[in-house]
Amino acid sequence: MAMEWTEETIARLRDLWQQGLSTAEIGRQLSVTKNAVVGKAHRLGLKPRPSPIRRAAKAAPAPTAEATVAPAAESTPVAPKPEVTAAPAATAAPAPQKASAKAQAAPAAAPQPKPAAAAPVAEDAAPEPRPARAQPRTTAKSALRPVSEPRRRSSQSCCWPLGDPGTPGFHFCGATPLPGKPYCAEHAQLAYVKLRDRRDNVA
DNA sequence: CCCTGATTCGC
DNA sequence: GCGAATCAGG
Repeated sequence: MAMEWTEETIARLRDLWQQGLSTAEIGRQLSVTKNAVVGKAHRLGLKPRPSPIRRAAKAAPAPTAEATVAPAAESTPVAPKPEVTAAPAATAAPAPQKASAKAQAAPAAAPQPKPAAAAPVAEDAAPEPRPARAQPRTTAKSALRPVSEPRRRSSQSCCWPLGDPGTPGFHFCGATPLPGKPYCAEHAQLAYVKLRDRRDNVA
């Protein structure tokens, strides 16, 4: 049977995707494969994320010679070469990456709502926007910028995970989130906790 | 080898 | 619509 993409799951997918998590990471949290994530993301229409590759089209789509005409190829003889370095993650997403062992992502480990447990933020400030279960790997190649993320309002429902991702009872809070936040007021408190205070405030 | 996302195509 | 298989780049 195929995965039941409920409003909830889809909302989560959208959110995680928007947060810049890798497809595999999202898949782990959603208990699906990265393929499923990618596939669904495609069908959902979202997908403008930096891709490592740009697959050369195998089947040549009947190249009609008409398109060969270069429009206004007079002013600029050479294109600025924009490349595929869009990398929106650098501007808005924390860009989590590099996990030594995926084994650590075991459901029994820390998928529980203990998000703040791994928040790598300076104490006393800078909320970590995501209840990352385990310390998200960070290649350190991309410095995260907690600030400047005006676009894209958060989901319409609180994305706080309840239960173990992958277990039947797993679900998301679903309450109305704070403006600009992926979590409701209640869970935002847990998500955006100061390091010095987040000893064991996780129920 | 690991990772990443993209596309195809049988279901 | 779904996602494994496959592809392709880093």
